[in-house]
Amino acid sequence: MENIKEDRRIRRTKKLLKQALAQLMDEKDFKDITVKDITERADLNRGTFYLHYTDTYDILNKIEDEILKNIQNMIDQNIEKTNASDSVIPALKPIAEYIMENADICRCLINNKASVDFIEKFQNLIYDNCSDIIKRRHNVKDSKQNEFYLSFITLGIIGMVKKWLETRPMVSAEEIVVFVDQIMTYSSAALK
Amino acid sequence: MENIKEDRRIRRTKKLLKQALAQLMDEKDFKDITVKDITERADLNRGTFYLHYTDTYDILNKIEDEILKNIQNMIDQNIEKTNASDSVIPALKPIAEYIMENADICRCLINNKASVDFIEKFQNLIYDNCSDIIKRRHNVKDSKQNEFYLSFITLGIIGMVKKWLETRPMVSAEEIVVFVDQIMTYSSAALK
DNA sequence: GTAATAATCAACAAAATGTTTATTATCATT
DNA sequence: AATGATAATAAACATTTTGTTGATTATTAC
Repeated sequence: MENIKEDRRIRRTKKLLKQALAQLMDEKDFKDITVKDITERADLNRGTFYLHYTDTYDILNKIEDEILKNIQNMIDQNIEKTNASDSVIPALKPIAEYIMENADICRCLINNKASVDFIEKFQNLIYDNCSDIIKRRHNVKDSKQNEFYLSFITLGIIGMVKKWLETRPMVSAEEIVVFVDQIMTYSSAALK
Repeated sequence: MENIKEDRRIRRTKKLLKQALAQLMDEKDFKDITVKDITERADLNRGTFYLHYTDTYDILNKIEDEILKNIQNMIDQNIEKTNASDSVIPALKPIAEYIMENADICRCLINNKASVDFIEKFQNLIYDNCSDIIKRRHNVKDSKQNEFYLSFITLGIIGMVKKWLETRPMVSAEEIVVFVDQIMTYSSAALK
């Protein structure tokens, strides 16, 4: 899958560039961030950026994908637990915990005015991991209704996560997951 | 509020620029669209663009705001009807109809990878117009739960609208609104 | 018909983009 | 420690985009 191990210099450079971008995104709109901004902040040559990324949107996407890959791994590690249970809580809890641990960068990405990509990818991740459970729980007749329901639920959850990331001090992962489960359970009654 | 009436030349220019942008957004990512692209497509001088907008993000925002202003007007015109009823259907139906009529541009804005602004603004609009009704229907105790619930619902609705805009042929406005109402009604039980 | 002003054209400086070449620094490996 | 591979640098470059300017033409409202 991935190259046995990247050269230490490459790891260092990519890390510095990503850190620099994350910093800058806290300071201004993504659209106003240039390659020069990033490399200056990272204290690297501008040309070095182009050795690893094509443009600012490319590095942003890589950051997003990394976060989502980590979340997917969390889920995969708990897949047995999830299948054993009939609740979505075991599936959602590790995600919530990971988001809690990486709240700063997640808040940054979810609020980022540059791209709906992250939200869309996140929604797809939730869909891919929850739709089976939901479908199993409610043997839905009308597939059209089911599709709308899943779109509603999956983006709705992101709405909650977004609100959650704004709470100070942050509501616990446990608490938010229980509430997500509640709201999913009740709203699914609309399918009957 | 607005200047009695804009010069006909200005109206024409703005319209051409907006049309050109809408066309281009169907063809490529917003981030790759330049001022030159827009003015060339509109067959106008590049300098003319800067007489009306500061940059590509500015004109995009203006288009978004116009759509949302129209939706808000639809709602305001039916405010009495909405207050009389205790359902959200009268509030949502004119919105759904307007979206249906302007499906192309709405699909463009809601899927636009350049900006989460539209979705955020749209969510706020739904919130502003529905939160009172929801709060009235369910006298919620825990305000924290209530906030999460509203974030869930308002973005969830947008998820459905997004899915709805992808249906071919498009599901009727009537149908989608009834389903939104259903799902809102049932999911609100999670607040009890 | 006239005064006001929008749009055009051409030119411009400044900034950002993306690429290239030669050079230096660091790496993994033995 | 020495070595071959390669990442990062520095400097330069053409190209594109950005905003702005001033003079001119065309259209508008009245």
